[in-house]
Amino acid sequence: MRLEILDAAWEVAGEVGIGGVTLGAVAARVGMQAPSLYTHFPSKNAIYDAMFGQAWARAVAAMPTPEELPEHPRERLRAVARWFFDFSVADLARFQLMNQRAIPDFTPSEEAYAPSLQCWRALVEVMAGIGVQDPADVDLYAALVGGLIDSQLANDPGGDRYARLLDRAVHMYADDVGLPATGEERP
Amino acid sequence: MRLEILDAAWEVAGEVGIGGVTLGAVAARVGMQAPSLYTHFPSKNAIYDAMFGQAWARAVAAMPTPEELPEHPRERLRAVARWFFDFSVADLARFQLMNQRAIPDFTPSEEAYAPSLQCWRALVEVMAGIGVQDPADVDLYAALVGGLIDSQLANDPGGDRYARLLDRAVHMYADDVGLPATGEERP
DNA sequence: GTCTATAGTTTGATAGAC
DNA sequence: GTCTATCAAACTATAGAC
Repeated sequence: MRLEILDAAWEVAGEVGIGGVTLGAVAARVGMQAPSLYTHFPSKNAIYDAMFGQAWARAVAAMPTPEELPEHPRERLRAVARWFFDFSVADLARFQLMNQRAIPDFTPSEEAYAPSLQCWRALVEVMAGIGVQDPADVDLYAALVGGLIDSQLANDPGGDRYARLLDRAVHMYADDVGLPATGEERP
Repeated sequence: MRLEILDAAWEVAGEVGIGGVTLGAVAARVGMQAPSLYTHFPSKNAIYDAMFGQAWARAVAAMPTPEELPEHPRERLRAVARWFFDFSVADLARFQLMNQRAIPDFTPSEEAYAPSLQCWRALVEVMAGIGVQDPADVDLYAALVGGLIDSQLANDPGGDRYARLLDRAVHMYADDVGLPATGEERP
């Protein structure tokens, strides 16, 4: 039942924006009255909290495993970037909840924040596996991909103006951190 | 009087977030009652619209002129990036209004949008002046800088975790588009 | 668990006196 | 131009019947 409510909440968020979600709209979508939601969630922010945790948990679940990723460092990097780009661009409301401070007075609980950290650690691990150890390098990579996602959502929603730049951005980054070019062996 | 109201609105936005601005809070700050604001603005969204235009107009006004920028292409690029980074990071609420879809049901009017276009055209001109002509190159540059700004505001507000990466990011980009190196090599 | 009823608040906006 | 008074609506949340 909690899951049905959350599904409804995502649908509402997709239509009116993450900040436009109201208990009435969510309840109506599951065939309830608004107060009935309080049987399942103690507050509206608790719903946001569950959504936040769910979003990052889904990211973790959908993230390609090391075995699924290409062997070559650049291809590996590119696959991770492409996956996160597609995942993020697929749902603006979700992206805003996950990565922007869209809801005033909402701070994710430690429990909901856990999968977010898990996702970050998985990224750090992948990058360490191809020789990118410096935390600053990981930060730059994440900011680069995040910037493309942001631009895509804000300036060309539904298009591919920035999606087309992703592969090139990854190569630019790979050159900078000194990853071997495709076809070359690792140093 | 309109300007005083807008100043107050920026103050409120700085404290409660751009989405948390209420007419009551704005009015109180200028020593008015909420309905009195309707003498100066026809609606709340009209205030947002004026703020949007004001924010971009200030960006245009604060943007360094071509004469103020360094001669060398890389330094020129770096100066522009640093300027926009500092300008954006200085005010989260302003950045959210300018660059994110933070207010549902708000779309900037054509008039308010004009200085935004002006700012973009100025960037295009600067980049054309150093030989970066391809629109895709400009998009990548803007997304790169924007990603660092976003990350700074979202993940390390008040810090410099991503500000420290800016110069390096510019060099990475400059290498990619083939700008000549400065006399001094980066580490 | 879900409902009705309702409290209590906040909000954007309007009308009309001064 | 500013005020008071007020509207109409929306919202979160609680209480208590069934």
